[in-house]
Amino acid sequence: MRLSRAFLPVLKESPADAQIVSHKLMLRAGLVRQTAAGIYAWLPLGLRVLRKIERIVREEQDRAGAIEMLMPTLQSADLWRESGRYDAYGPEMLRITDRHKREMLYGPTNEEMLTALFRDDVKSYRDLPRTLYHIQWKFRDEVRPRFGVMRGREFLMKDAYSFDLDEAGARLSYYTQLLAYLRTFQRLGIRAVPMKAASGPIGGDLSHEFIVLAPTGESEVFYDAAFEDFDWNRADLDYSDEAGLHGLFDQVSGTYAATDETHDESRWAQVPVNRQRTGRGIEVGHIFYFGDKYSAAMGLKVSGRDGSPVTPMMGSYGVGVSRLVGAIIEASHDDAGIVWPEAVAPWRVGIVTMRQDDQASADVADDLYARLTAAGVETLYDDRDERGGVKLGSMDLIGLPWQIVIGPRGLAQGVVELKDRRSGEKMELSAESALARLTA
RNA sequence: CGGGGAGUGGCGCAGCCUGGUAGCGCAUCUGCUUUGGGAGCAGAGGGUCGCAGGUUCGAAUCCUGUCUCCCCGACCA
Repeated sequence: MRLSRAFLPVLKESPADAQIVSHKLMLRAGLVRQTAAGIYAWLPLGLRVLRKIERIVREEQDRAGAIEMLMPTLQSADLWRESGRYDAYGPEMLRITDRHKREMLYGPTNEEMLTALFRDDVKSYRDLPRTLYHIQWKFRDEVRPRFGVMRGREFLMKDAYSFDLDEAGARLSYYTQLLAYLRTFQRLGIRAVPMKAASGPIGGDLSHEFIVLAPTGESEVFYDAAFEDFDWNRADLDYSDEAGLHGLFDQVSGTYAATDETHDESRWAQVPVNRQRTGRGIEVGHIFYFGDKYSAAMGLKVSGRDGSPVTPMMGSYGVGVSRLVGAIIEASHDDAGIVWPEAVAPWRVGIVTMRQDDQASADVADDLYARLTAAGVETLYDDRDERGGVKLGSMDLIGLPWQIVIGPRGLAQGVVELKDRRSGEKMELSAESALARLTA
């Protein structure tokens, strides 16, 4: 992308409405614009990041055997009356009446809808287990939206739902998603620690929140540093390996991690002091098992092996995709701006010409841009006729992992500058070497 | 939902108390000079002062109502 043709508005000052760093940076770097309280338009840069996250989430869901579909944002109130949640949900649910006076709602989640869909078409134990998911916009009419996209009213969420014949099967589905989540967050380049959540409606040990560590997090967290060393992508862990999945769950359960809500001082005291980590965190995912809560209420039954009706046991698994954009920035930024992990960066490389009016600089930049792009390296080329300092400032703000700075001074020596945004490390090397490094 | 605050050009703000028809910085546009970390000078464009009523010769300013946004708390992916 040539910046001279992009829609990438960058602000020098933060709008007064933004309080926390990710919100300020998202506005300044041109990721989003607020259009109403807790509702945002995603500008091109923000959308690229959102899509990157979405793709990783999708790939890991697919790898874990979940099946993608897409359910609508609008739902009928009758569906929610079946589960009893239409009245229970309260004012957080955005209720809408259509022209025929039918009561509708903008979905805050999809348990009812998928349970109904499943009920209508699945009749046999042979069709279980299944885990289905979609990535869709949701709406929760928060009384007080804040923190930009991290606590918006409209948000993009991946939500998966598992259906199993019995609790043992449901546990395995849960473990599978647990692993998928650990892998997803690892790939996103952030540290998200699974924490046992306050027991949900069913209770038991099957509910975890995934918390990204960031100083501005909403809740206080305590965890064993061992979590920092686990490699969830290790080769010996496979979704088809039941014993391995049980082992994974035991490993996660056996390593201390809790939010202030579930913190247990006596168990905490057993964590070696040198491994005790405390901080603040942002919830970016939540998984839980809820048994037959919806299947029973909504009459979902399949024929069991012996012909008798069986009520499937369910779980649901959410990832706050749009919230992750903010959470990642909270966890990864510096005074100059955003520092994107490579996996989610809107572009991998940014090319800056210090003097676009210098023909030699422009030629080298044009050539590098063309060759990087041809090699499949996503590149943003700041070819604007702006002062070098302005362009470098924008590039730092936008936070692409690599910057190539090209100017007459360096070219006189036959070099360009390659800068690592995260470390700030700069090296001077030939344009060819820079290209080789970035396409290696 | 309780408590607090704010709506003035794209962004950040002043003006309001003490009514007299709108100003500053940044950004934008033009010209000249500049050019390796957010340039300088000169000039220009851009605002029904959230909206609706009221008071007044006259309202950004005073009064009433209303909408919106933000902060603290309770609540939440």
